[in-house]
Order: sequence, then structure tokens, then C-alpha cells
Amino acid sequence: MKLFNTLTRQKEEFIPQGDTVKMYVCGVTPYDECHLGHAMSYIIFDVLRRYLEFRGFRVSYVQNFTDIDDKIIARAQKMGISTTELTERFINQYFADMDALNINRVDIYPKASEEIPDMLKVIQGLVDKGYAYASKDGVYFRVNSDPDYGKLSHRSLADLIPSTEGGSEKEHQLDFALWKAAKEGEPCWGSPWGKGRPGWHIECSTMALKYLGESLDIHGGGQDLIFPHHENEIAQSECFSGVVPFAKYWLHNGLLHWGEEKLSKSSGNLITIKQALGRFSADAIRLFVLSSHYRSPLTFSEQALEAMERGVERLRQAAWGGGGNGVELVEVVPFQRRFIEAMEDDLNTPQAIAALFDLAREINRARDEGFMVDQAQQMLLGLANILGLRLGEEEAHLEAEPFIELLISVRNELRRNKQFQLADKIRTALGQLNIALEDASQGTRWKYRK
RNA sequence: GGCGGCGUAGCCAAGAGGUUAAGGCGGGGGUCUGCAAAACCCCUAUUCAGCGGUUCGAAUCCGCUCGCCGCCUCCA
Repeated sequence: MKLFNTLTRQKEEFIPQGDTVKMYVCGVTPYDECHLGHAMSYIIFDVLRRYLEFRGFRVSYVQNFTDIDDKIIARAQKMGISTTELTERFINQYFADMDALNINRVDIYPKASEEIPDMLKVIQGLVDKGYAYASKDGVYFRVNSDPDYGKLSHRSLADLIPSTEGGSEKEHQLDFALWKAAKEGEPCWGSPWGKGRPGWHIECSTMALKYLGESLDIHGGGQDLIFPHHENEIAQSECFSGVVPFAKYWLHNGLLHWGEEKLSKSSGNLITIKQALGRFSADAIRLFVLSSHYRSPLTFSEQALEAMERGVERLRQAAWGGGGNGVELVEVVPFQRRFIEAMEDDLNTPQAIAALFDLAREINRARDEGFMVDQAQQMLLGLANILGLRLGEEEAHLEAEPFIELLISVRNELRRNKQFQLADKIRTALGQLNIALEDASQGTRWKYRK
């Protein structure tokens, strides 16, 4: 398959370096709830992982938690709780969100706070080799010592000179902290350079090296991480290990926008995953994310999500319910081929989805004509599953289910007696309670709608 | 200032030199049905921001113009 590599700015044939695809995606800083932008990124990399596994690759997938950081310290102080209490809470919420979105768990979720000794080893190594130096307020990476610095973001140090002055303790303005000296009242760890805590970038380098080795196959994240985070990760990792490349393929997803307004945590226009799941199904959210190419920006809108919900409903309709007794008519292979070809081309999920919709139409058509559709439905479910779409009939088993069934049977009795007014009244009333009835030739179906 | 991206139907969104410009949502018409819903069928871009150029041939390549956006600072 072909993947667009940020490092080379072109699509490249994906060839893993060993038997197992080593994949690392930057995780969250758990100081608040995750929003739909996070969902977008993790859905995309979940689909990549699912697709690689579908193609027969073994994948070892690591994702970190940055559970020690300025924002965490500030938030915990504000809330009057410990940083661990805070991060545990949001890590739990993170897992709940991911599970609800049908994002498969990755293999290892290291936490920065539990990897300090390994980080110190990396920092020490960089200092020993002259790539880093201790200063008054911590240890810094010396960007001038790395001739490759800027290769991911395609910038030279000259391009990058910031307009504002700052960081007087640094040799170069772009030198970045590997270790930050502790301030009063902050969580800290002992180190050869005094009490302190790790800088942001060092954790990813350390964890990737530790859990996946010196050269990853895939390193992913949002486009906002290209500079400085990933650039700095490369610098640290390659200077420390001497192994190039630190990651063979760098993949970055486009960012989620919010209509006219820019995504901003301060303006409060974020929609959390939890809120979104209260209004839309996980399938609709996934379809929304995957309906545009992963490298393009995507703009959130209620309208778009509602459209996706209807689309998903059509796929579900096709995937379930028996066909006729005739032979199996739908030729599934061409649809599968189209799906795979699309995915092979830098994960072209919009085209893959188009194949799914076309297959759904074929299933419905064949079924209308009385043909058997079991295999086609299996194919639809199987391909949808690569995108993480469950297409399940609404899982929510309602307490009221027996009563709904009862009302339906009463109503059908009324219909048989041509008491349509009363029958319609039941249907309308149930509709107001979000229970939709559909009278088909095989019987009456009902669905719960959010 | 530096680097990069985008502009395709009412809306969302693929396509990146050559068969009818995917697919979804919406809209219009029809079939089925007691009605409704669902489903299916037909229609809904002679044209891809604009203007030039390259080419036998361009939405796709090149140049310019207009409009929008991201990154260079914390961020998936």
C-alpha cells in the first residue's frame, strides 16, 4: 500500500522493516475531556491499524499518555486535587470515549510519569555525546549540533528564528527542554541535574525507543504536531541512538475545524466526544471523519453529522434482515476490490466508503427481487468493520422492549381490522418517544432513534 | 517575512493528463404500501474560482490574478 510520508512529502510504498509493523501515535495530555478533534486522529490511526491487520501485517501499536506537564499541574492546582488524581480521571474518560467510538485498544499505553528513569538515560546519553547541555533551569537539546534539524517540517534553522526574544538560559532560541528544573510545589523527580521533570518531547522518544526499538515503521499524529514536537523527537532520538530514521513513515492527519471559528480551547467551542456521542452514533461520527481524506482538514457541523447518521442508517438497513430464498446474486468481489484499491492508495476512505454504499444498493436491490443476500451482507459487514463501523442494529436494549412489542402486535391487530386511525395513533405516539415503526411485508420493525 | 495547503453540484466530498467528473446528504418525479417509513428506479455539475499557456487532449501540468486556511507559540 502507499502512504504519504511527511518526511519526503510524497506517497511511498509501505514496506515495514521487520515482521511486525511498529507503530507509534502521540497520545493525549489528560487534563481535560477529549474533543472531536482527538476522535478524528485516533479514528484515522485505528483504521490504519485495522487495515494493516486485514492485509495480514502484525502490528505493534504504542500510544503514550503525557501525564506530567504544565497544563496538568495548573489544572490540578486549580481544582485542588493531585495531578495523579486528575490524570487518572481523564485517562479513564479517554478509554471510555475510545471504547464508545469502537477504537481498538492499542498494545501498550505508557505513561510519562512511569518512564522517568528511562528518560534520564536518554538525556544523559545526549549530554554525553554533546547534543545537550545543562543550564540553570534545566537541560536543553542543542539544535545546532544536529545538522538534520528541520528535515520533517522542511525548515532550516534560519527560517525558524522566532521574532520574540526569550529563554535566556539557552544557547540558541530554538533549543528545547529535555529536563525542566522543578519550581516550588510542583511534582518532581531526582536527576543528575537536580530535581525536576521531563520536557514534553523526550517522553515520546524514550517510550518509542523502549517499547518499539530504535526505528519505527509508522509514527503518527495530528498535523499540529509536526513542528516542533515531532521535529524535536527526531532530533533527540536519532542523535541519541545514532540510528536513522527514527521513524520510516511519518503520517499526519488534517485537523478538525469548527465552522467559522478556529478550534480553541479557550473559546469553549469544543465539542467533547461524550457530547457528540449523546447526539450521534459512533458509526455516524466515524463515517463523518472517514468521509474526507485523512490529510485534509474537516469542518465540524451538526448538519454534516446528521447527514452521516442517515447514511449509516442506509448501510445498516442493507446489512441486516434476511433476503429471499433465491440464489445469491450479488457479485461481491468487485466491491471488495474497489474497497481495497482505495485503501491501498494512502487510505482513501472516501472512495472505500463509496464502494460500501454501492454494495449496499446492490444488496437492497437483490433482496427486493427475492434473491439471497447472505454473502453480500457478510462482505458489507466485513469491509465496514475495517473502517470500524459496526452497523449493528441499535444495540441499546431498552427496558421498554416487551411493551413496544406488545404495542406493535396490538397495532397490527388493528391494522388487520382496518382500524387505521388508531393504528396510526400508536405509531405517531411511539414516534414521539423516539421509537420509529416500519411496516414491511415480513412484519413490523422498530428502531430507537436518538 | 518563511514553509505548506485549499477553491469540484444546494451542502459534504473523491478524482490529479484521455472511456459517462465517484459516493453521501438534500431536492424533484416514480414504484411498492391502507397510509407513513424503509427500500428501489429516474432526474438533479456540458463542467471543476478566474485568466492565459503547454498538449492531439487539462478539473488534473505551468504561470499569473482573486478568495480562503494552516504552521512557524501549547494543541490530535
